[in-house]
Amino acid sequence: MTTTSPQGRTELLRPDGSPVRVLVVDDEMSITELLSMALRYEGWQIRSAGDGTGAIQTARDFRPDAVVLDMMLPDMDGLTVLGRLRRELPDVPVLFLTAKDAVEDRIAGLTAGGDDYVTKPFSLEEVVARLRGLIRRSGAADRRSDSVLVVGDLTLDEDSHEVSRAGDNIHLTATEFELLRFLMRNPRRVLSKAQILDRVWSYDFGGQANVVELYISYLRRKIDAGREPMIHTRRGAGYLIKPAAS
Amino acid sequence: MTTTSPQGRTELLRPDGSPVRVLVVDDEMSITELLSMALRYEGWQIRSAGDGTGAIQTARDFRPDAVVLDMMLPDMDGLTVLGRLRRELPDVPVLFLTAKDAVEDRIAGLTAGGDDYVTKPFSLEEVVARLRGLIRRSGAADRRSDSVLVVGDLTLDEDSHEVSRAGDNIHLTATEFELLRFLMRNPRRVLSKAQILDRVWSYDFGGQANVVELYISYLRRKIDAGREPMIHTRRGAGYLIKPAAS
DNA sequence: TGCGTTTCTTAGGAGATTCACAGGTTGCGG
DNA sequence: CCGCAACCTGTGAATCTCCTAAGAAACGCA
Repeated sequence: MTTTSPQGRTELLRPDGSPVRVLVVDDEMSITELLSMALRYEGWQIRSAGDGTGAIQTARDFRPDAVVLDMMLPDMDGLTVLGRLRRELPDVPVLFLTAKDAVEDRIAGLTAGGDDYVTKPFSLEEVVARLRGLIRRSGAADRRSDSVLVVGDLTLDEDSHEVSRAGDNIHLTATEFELLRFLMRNPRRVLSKAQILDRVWSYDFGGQANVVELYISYLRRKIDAGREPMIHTRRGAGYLIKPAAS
Repeated sequence: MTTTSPQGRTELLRPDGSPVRVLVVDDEMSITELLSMALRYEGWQIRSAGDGTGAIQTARDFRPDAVVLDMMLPDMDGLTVLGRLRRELPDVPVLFLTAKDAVEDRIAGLTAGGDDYVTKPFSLEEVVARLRGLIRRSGAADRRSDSVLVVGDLTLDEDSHEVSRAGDNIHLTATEFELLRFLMRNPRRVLSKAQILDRVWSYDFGGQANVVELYISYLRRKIDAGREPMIHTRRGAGYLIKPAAS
């Protein structure tokens, strides 16, 4: 089931109308904090754990609809945690967090069962999107909730990563795609450069804030080129996207 | 829930009808005083603390709906305070106060969870607006409260920063926008130049008092031009806005 | 490894915004 | 009707914000 808040944000809900429950497992407090904040903001109910033992225990009585699991935990191997989790919650989808250089194929094998993973350092947009996808496909939330964002004649498919405006297919790079997704998930709302940076770029990004301007410029070239503009600048405030009509 | 006071001000209330509670944390007494006064004027219940320890304690039994938190506290790091606050009050939104130059490094990730920040020196109007936004989106106040101010045929949307009169879109600069918001939040009420200066300009503004006249003039040109005027001068007292009809 | 793609930094410039200054206008008390 | 105080607004300069070109660095893939 989905519901639309007064602000226009679409929220995932379970079939019985209660909020989706997510368990976050990571030993770095700053990461669990960051993730908890971001996921709570999605309207989900969050519980976190700092090690494998805690994860199993929490899973037992929290009964989450999805788990975010760091593969590098202090007390036990990621695969062990996964196995025990599976014994508690056979069908719960898991989003793995792995270091960039971690063994790719081992993870790849794990995700065959419908799970997914992101590499550290991640962007919150990416984690949230992957998680939404997992929950949607697991059937914990209503199946009808679909993965296509639409603003005016602009369309973005979160599953296929296809973007089109007025029927024309548009190729976007990964970063452009995430930026556009963030904008489109908040149509008609001014988003500050800080918000965009926090959400779309990795949490360890230390660069210049004008990458946002740069990518907005790229997006405009691709989706607004020669058309009625949909991306607007609010000088001193941020950017927003809205249908070209109004 | 929102309710309209006899003066015509719209107040944010919690679902049970009690006033919104805000905790202000800053080590400079002058700042907490300034903020407390301004926020009480909004009809909110305010408690303040001068350091991290006090903040945690106060949060524990005051149970605020939002927190204003200076990132520079004498006894502990801002992020530490945040972490402990979150343990007490997992869902409470936080408005961070930061120095202008600290924005780049320290702010990373702060807005990710729906929190927000303003840089010192701030304008009260900005703090109040951000706080209202946070509270509105957190769901502590009734969701029906929306972000659109209406006075007569004049409309101001705090989310999209759009302003229109009788259907015509009007472009305002950041300062013009804040001034108009302040006027529209206090319709039919005379606001003195001093009040306006205190609210809309940063607390350290050292310029000439006639910037207010200047900006009122700008606003008139944009929203009253060729129409029934809505902005009126009360000689020797201040300015007020009201529907053109009456 | 090598090549095309993507990401990000730097830097210059265009234009918008803010504000001071100053001269003009209006309203009001005497 | 005068004069003063309060208010209005044109002008222009300093500043700030944003846009984008160009190129370096990192990445991904064959």
